[in-house]
Amino acid sequence: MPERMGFTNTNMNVDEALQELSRGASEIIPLEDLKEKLKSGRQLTVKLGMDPTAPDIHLGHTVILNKLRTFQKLGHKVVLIIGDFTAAIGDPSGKNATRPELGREQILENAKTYQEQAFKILDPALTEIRFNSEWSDKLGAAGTIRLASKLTVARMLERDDFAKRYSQKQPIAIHEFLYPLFQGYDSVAIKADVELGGTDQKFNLLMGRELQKDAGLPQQCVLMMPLLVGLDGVVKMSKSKHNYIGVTESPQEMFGKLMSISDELMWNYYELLSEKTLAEINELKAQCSSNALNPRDAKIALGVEIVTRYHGSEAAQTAVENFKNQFQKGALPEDLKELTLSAERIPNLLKEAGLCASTSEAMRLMRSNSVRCDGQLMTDKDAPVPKGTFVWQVGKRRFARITVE
RNA sequence: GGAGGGGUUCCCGAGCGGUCAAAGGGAUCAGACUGUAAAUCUGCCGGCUCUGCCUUCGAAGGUUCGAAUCCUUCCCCCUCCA
Repeated sequence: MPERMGFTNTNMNVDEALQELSRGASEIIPLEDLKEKLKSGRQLTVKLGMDPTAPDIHLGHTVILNKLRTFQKLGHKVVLIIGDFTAAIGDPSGKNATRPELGREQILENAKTYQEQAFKILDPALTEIRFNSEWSDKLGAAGTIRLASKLTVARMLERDDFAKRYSQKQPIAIHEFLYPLFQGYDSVAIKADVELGGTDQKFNLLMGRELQKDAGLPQQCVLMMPLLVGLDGVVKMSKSKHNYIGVTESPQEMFGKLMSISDELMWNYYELLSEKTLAEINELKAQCSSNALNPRDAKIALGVEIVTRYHGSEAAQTAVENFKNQFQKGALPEDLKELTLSAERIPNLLKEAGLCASTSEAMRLMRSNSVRCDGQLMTDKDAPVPKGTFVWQVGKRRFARITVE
């Protein structure tokens, strides 16, 4: 078999590999083709594109990164494409087409951060990083026109986002049509065998197949992973929606956020994030519905698993202990902010300490019995600020130990 | 190029000369209940030196004692015709 260099084939046979790769995937197009590719024994080139705009990797991204990792475990090569060229367009998936223009430096920095975070999951030895300006810049206007001629407007409007926006009379800029084309062209440039993406990327992923065919290349397979829903349980996890858990967040933070998700959502997270088998997960589910297990404890187990993955088991255990102390026994949080401030009035103190966004908010919260100083309710906005060191608390989650001079 | 519709506070959306910091819904936040779950109920929901003051209704001007509401110009979006 040719091209076996660096290809650390395990004893796993093709069917087992395929099964492993299919786990959790929402769709593989075409499945047969992937099987053939695996059978060839060749080291496959697996592509993932990323935007250099948001360098904060969260659990939503890890669903796909974990899958890439599986490919690597089977000896395949991952090519991460930093979309420095396409960033100028902005992925139309979001409603807001307007994005700040990124400078070269900013892009490189974001790429570096992305890389650091992605390597918490990926194996650097089997990962190659490429920037798509490398080949897209060369296309020039003529090449772009040639590329644009590959697709009709009607076809483009079939894309879900466009169809939706068009029917809702939302604006669509012409350049947004170019995004899928350039993304697809990346697949031609690196001769991708497989491309991964979320289900919302279907159109773009398939574009790669079409353009490869047009270029006389073997077509890539497309593997789509379901989108992880954010903490709110409604829309997909994303930085802009503030409903995410970043992989670099502290163990305490991560654990706390996982505990705050709804029970229903927990099962979704189990399926997409946990390494437990489907059978094990179903068993847990059954135990919860028969009251043999408190769903809360199933959630703790999930939290421990995830925190362990990014911070180690010791940190995870500490996170659980702290959590229990704080919320089940009412103790103070471990990572209490310590500040020394001087303020004339309580609302100003709270604002200065970052416990409230504004003095107006502070006053409102005081009025609604949400502010405590050393456990004592503070409701009078005009009361003098107690001198000395006290633990101030706003709501259940915001704490600070403030020394007032 | 022509005709029509539209841009309101985080989002949707009412208001169309004073009683408007602006109805209603959603989100967030907080209180009760809890498992920092869900559901439910309640409150809050621009800022400040807070019984008052300041800034906001695409932008800039203007009319008026007084404008989110009227006029002018400009910017942006949508639909139809070409």
